Amino acid sequence: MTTSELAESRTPRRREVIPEATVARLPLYLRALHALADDGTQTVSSEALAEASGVNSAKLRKDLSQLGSYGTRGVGYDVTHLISQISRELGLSRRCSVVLVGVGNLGRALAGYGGFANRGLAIDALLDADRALTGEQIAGMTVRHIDDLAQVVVPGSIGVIATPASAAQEVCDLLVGAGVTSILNFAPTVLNVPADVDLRKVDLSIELQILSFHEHRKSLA
Amino acid sequence: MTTSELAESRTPRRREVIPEATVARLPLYLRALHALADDGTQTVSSEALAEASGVNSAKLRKDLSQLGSYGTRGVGYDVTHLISQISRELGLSRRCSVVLVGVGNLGRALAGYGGFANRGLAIDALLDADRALTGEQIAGMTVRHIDDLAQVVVPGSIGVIATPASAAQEVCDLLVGAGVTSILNFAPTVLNVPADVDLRKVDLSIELQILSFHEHRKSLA
DNA sequence: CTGACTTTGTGCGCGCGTTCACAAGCGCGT
DNA sequence: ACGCGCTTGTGAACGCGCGCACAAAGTCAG
Repeated sequence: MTTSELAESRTPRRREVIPEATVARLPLYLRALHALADDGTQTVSSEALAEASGVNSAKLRKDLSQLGSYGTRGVGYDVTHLISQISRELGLSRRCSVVLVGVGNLGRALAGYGGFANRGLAIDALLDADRALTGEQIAGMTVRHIDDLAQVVVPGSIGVIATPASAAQEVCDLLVGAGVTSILNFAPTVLNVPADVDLRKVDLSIELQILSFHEHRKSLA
Repeated sequence: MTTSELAESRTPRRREVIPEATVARLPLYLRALHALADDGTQTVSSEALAEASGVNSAKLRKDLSQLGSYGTRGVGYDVTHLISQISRELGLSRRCSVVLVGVGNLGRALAGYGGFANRGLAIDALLDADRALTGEQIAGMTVRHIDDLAQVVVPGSIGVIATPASAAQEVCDLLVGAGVTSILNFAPTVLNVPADVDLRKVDLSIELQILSFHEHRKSLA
């Protein structure tokens, strides 16, 4: 028996690879669980948690089984234990550094986004190319100039781009150059990154256009 | 031959139902096409447009074939024609009303989001529950009190919720009560709406948590 | 201790979406 | 007029994800 098989048997049924669709829902469950914990709830059934998260209960159970955290049949899931399981899986237990570039309206909104994620993920540094903003205090942090990028990036940092579209690629290249391998892009542009960099995007206008499509469809029905 | 069959034959091969995945990509194509049009480009191949949109070229062709807009083989797609085709399909030709509720940092960012969508979708009204904000000018619009909701909503309006989570459900109910059937929610909460209301959500923190997961995975590889 | 009830974990079938690979079609040069 | 090369449009196969429905497993009352 090899060491990897030993490790496997120590954490039974823990999947080595978690489906992307499941990962995308874990934060939803986490938020609902935090709300339950604040209310003093001890245990929760898959049905109730699914309701609070807005998903199907079978899907929820399958998701949770993926990460090996067991509930107890006939009872449900232990809220506190489940929170720590999901947090650990998402890498939220060990606080990771988040660097935000671009302190416009959107950047300020992100900086002040109440603890950003539920307890565990918070922005550590604010950067902007405009020297007029350098030194300004926002949400308890001091804005630094983009030239200081290398000083605030540590291995494992996540970069967030909230600049105008015209500056996004340049900022992206700077982040990659500084060693950032996970980037969240809010600028409405397609960014080019090396294959080993994880790039996700949030586009504020695309969702609105999708709604426009459905509204349009309704009107001509 | 019925009238519907006549209409069918007039617009050949136009699909009556467009896959959701395709709809979600149309805004991407539209943005890339606008950029091309601004550069004076007349025609574009599926390969080039796919590159600019960050998708697979086969997928792009299948998407465009869904809405029946033909390119010409050996040449490519006419940029201007394709823009009008996609715009029409998304319902962007007939300007539709967008009502934004919640004028915090995020609301301001959305209000000022440079024409919001590429030419066609813009916010028409700003509302907030805080009377201290009533009358304030933001991005050329005057903030009105939430009580005026019924006066700014017209049939086909899209509602955007950018309030704190605690107020989101209440605002949502108000929108639904005023006749809004398409809602975009930026508040980190699960909202309950009637079945005939289209609800989409954008969660600024979930994407970050997903990145955190991948970063975490890299570190223990 | 036993039996009934509750809730988890999952096998299975289905449908959607993605991608490859190629046939059909169009323009252009000769 | 004609063939050559380029690009579109799509048939088919594959894989993923969803949700039903049920068996396994644990709790609690008596």
